[in-house]
Amino acid sequence: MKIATWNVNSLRARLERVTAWLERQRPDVLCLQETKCPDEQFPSAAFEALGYEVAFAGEPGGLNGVATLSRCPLGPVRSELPGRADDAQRRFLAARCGELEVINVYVPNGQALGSDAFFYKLDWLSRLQAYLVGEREPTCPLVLLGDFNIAPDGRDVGVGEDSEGALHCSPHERRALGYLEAWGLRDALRVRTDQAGIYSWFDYRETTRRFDPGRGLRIDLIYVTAPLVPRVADVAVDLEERAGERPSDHAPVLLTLTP
DNA sequence: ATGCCCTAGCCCCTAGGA
Repeated sequence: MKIATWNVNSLRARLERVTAWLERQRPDVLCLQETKCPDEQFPSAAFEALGYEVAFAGEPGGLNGVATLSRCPLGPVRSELPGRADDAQRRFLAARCGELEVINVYVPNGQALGSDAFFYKLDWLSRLQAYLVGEREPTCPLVLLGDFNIAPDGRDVGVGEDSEGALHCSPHERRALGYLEAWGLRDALRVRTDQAGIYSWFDYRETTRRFDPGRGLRIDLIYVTAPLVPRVADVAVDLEERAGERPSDHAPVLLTLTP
């Protein structure tokens, strides 16, 4: 079974790339972030034609947005992260995909340390933790994946030494990931390897002229609960996709689970 | 060589991304 996450930086701008990638990789589940696509414009038919069911949560203004595509029938879907009734940002999509609960997240960027956006990011992560603690069981098969906008540790940072402690690499943000792990999640890539320098995001400004896979951040993460840890066969970043024409600034990350 | 990208909408500039 293959489960993927991909921040596409606008689904409408990259629909042909996404459908071509689905045909090439044939994942069972693909979680998209930053679809920037209002619900009434969501291209459901393009995915249904490839055999996927779709769930999506977009914003009228075309910011943020998440979608989950699944080859097996989707069960109950939730698009509201509890805890703040006035939060209109669409960054959360929980859906049952067969035996798995799949939680697709687009964690807020945070803009700058100490900014309002930064506190929104930390508050959002604490709401996510509260949701897991209150409504999910770590003994059940669950995948939490998406664009976390946090590099878990120094091995995941390749954008300059001054980045340690900065946005995406600060103790506050990493502590929030630590709370998720304490609930009962494992970073699937770290189940397989302790290798440094595996990145999933690459700045357009740095890499447009010539893509440099050695200069980026690993911020697109796939967490699994304990029952799935022994089944983690592989976690791979599709750098070929990032190196192509008109790419997203994020590469897809693909988890393979043994049956 | 010190790099100036990309997207959407408020659409020829600005905001947000990370």
